[in-house]
Amino acid sequence: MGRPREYDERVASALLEAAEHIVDADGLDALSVRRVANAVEATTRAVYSLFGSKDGLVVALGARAFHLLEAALDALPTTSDPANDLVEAGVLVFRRFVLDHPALLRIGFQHEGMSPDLACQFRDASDQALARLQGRVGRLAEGGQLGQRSVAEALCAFTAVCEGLAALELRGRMLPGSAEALWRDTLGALVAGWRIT
Amino acid sequence: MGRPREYDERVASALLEAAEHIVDADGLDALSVRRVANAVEATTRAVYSLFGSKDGLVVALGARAFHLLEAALDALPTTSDPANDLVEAGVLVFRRFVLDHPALLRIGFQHEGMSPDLACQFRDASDQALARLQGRVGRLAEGGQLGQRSVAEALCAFTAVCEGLAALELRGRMLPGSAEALWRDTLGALVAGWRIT
DNA sequence: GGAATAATGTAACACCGTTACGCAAAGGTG
DNA sequence: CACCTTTGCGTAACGGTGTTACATTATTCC
Repeated sequence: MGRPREYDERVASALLEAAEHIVDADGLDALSVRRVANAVEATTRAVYSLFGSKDGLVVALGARAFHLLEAALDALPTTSDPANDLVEAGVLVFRRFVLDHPALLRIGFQHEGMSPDLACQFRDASDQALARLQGRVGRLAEGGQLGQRSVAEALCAFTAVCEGLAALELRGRMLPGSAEALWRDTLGALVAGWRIT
Repeated sequence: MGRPREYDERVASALLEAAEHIVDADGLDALSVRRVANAVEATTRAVYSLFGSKDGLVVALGARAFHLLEAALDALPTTSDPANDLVEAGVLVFRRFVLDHPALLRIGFQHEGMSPDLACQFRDASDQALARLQGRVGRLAEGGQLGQRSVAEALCAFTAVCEGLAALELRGRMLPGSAEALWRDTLGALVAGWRIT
């Protein structure tokens, strides 16, 4: 009953895509409800009907970040070398994600312009993506390559290093040609350091 | 000649302190020219006379971050163990700085709510602080503990790991009691991994 | 054909950063 | 002392923001 919905999930994903594009191009400050609505030829009502508020749209962007990561991790095959598998998850999945979606790193990981309780709203998506990485760290633990560390501790450290490398590269603080090598070298040194305790 | 200045550098540092406090308490979005001016019983003119714009005030906060880091690095003594000296620079200087001044990490390092050209305005301060760290990495290189890596590459990796650990801890993603241990373990594993190439 | 219901478009509100304008307070000059 | 110049300060306005109350539209049920 009532007036039929005009703004469906197709409009929602169009708004998300437009929002990500705006943040990539002009920064998060340039993301306004009016602008993202105009970008898809809709009114601001579309945003408020689909996401409730500007914060709701930002939360959806954060969740999107982890859904993309989860899918990419599932698509990356594993080998008989768990140490290298973990490093490649960082280089081929996380680094590629960051380069393709810098705005989603700033929103989903750095929580830019977000209150802590807002970030909690996509924590489930974050935990699911982290579970994929945890699997790879667990295989390292099974091989006795984690020393006295727990899987949780190693996972925490690995994600921290990935995020730090991502932040540096996005700020242009790596030599352009050797960025991938620095990722591989740094993650490799970390897991090598784990092996010898 | 002309009317004497009423807003001197004492007001400037009071504004900076108030601004940092506002960002710590309510986030960067809550930082407005009117609010920071009211916090020190001044008008918005004070901010525009001393810093030119809100961006100018944010740039001054970013520079302050690196000045504090530089002073703290100079104050930390070195021992005969360059590997441990570097790890302690991360744990006792960078981690303490981040816990004491979370707003300055978000501004000076993560460049939150900032255009790239704005961030360039405190790059000199950043480079000077980085030079202190470079000295410690250089002592590691002299001891042959860097493998084939250059000092610049190792410095880049070290700062990335510190920044990633800081981001995780500020988001409350570390177990409260074992955060310092995780910093020390992760930075230690990194330099240990460097040693064995 | 109304009546009820739900979604949409619009206009207003309070806030923001910024700036043009008028005023205030000093020194130089007669 | 009176006047002018110069400089800094306070205020009010402008266009922008997120949000919401209200009127309008479009559907289904009776």
